[in-house]
Amino acid sequence: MRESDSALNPEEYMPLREVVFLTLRSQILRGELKPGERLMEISLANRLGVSRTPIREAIRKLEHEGLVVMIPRRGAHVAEITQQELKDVLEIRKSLEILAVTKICRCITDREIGELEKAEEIFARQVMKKDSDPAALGEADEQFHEMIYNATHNRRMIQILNNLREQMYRFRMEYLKDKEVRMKIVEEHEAILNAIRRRDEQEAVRLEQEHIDNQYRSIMKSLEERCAGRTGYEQSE
Amino acid sequence: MRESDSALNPEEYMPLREVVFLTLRSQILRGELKPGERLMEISLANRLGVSRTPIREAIRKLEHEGLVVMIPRRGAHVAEITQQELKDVLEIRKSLEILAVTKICRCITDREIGELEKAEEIFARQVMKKDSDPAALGEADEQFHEMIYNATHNRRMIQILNNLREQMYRFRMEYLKDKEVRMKIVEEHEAILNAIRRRDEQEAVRLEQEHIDNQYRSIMKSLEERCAGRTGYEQSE
DNA sequence: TTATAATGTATTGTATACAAAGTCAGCCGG
DNA sequence: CCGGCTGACTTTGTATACAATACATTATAA
Repeated sequence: MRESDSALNPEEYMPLREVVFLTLRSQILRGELKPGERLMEISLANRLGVSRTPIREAIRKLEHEGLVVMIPRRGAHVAEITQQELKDVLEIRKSLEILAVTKICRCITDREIGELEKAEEIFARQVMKKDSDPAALGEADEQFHEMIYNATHNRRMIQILNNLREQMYRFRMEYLKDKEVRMKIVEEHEAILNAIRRRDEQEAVRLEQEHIDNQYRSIMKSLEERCAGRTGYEQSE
Repeated sequence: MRESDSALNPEEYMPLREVVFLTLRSQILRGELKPGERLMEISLANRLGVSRTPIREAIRKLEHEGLVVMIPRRGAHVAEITQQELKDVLEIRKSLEILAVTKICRCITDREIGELEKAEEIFARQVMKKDSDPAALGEADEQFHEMIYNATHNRRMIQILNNLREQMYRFRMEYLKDKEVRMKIVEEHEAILNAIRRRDEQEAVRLEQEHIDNQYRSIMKSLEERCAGRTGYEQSE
């Protein structure tokens, strides 16, 4: 049964709960499991070929990530996300990313700048590709930001920021489709990178702020478009 | 077996995992379970009179809270916390509490200010009491800050800030013993409250910043005192 | 005496069984 | 025709059994 796992871990040991967790998480973020959809233990267990135990433990983790909501004795369902919550998340992210960028300008090493440049380059190349997979694009974007987070050397900040970004992955696919948006992101990344390279705190902060504000607008726009067709994200419960 | 639970929930239903989670969490924060101590499922299950299943699920939650560290196939142990991590946590808290205070100055209602005053008064009275229980004192302090968080109406921020504060509860008991420190905290709370009342953003932010910086110093002082006697918090793993 | 191998025990990882509660459809009475 | 009740079915909550791994101890050989 260990052999039939969706090929995820080539070498090292990973508990089933972790595999299940990553699988479900990915499915939620990719929209394969839709907001509000019920997560039933037995059917998940059958589908993934494991018993209920690892499923339950994975759900506990998803619950804490905020991707799943539990109602006692009534089971788990994929968390809905309201516009207000999105706004809340971005408000916090703005504050923390500013902190990160400020910190980085003071203490980033040349080696780390090199890595950042590399990540940015990969992202830019992905954008330029004609028919780039939105998932790959998203991952490249993720990499760039993760590099910034890592350079702070504040593990908890890294963890919190990753979690906050994660909340938005479900929408990223949508607005990353727009060619103009993607180009703009590349520009912004480069500008931020430049400011960091020059250790220009003020400018880096300003740009980062703008970057988040733009992201907010992009998401809201794509949300409105989606809502125009069909509602489903505007009420919390 | 449900009846023998450490009387926690008088009325509403709560899954065992939640009871176990709260119990263990409290024991970690109070220092009854010491950093580095192993958490063995069977002995915990026996001690709390439940089976391993709810214990395991509670541990998953503690793991995500950062109070417990898991090593696959080798079990869970209470998280150590290094000086660096404490610094990291406070760095984030400073940034977010500043955001909270700023936000509050703009949108707090008179009613909420009233509640904040009440919470502050309760805390001040606790401090003045001759032999006040440090736990009660800590809780009153917690209440005051939670009021501030709540006034932001940003649920995720409330959750994150509570979690970050939680990380420090293990040390709070120590430094709250010092009468001078406690008096100073009351003063600072009142000053912050006043600034908020006047909607003076700049001043409120400045005071909040100072409040956190002082907290940092207090904790570091009490940590150094502790380390002078016996080491145990300075290495990460 | 020391290093290494073997073996037994303790502990976690996973699966399954049983209990309790919730949901829903169909039936009966008003 | 509508509303409440009953009972089967679903689903979660909890306990336990079994498997696999890691750790410690002891014995054996160099």
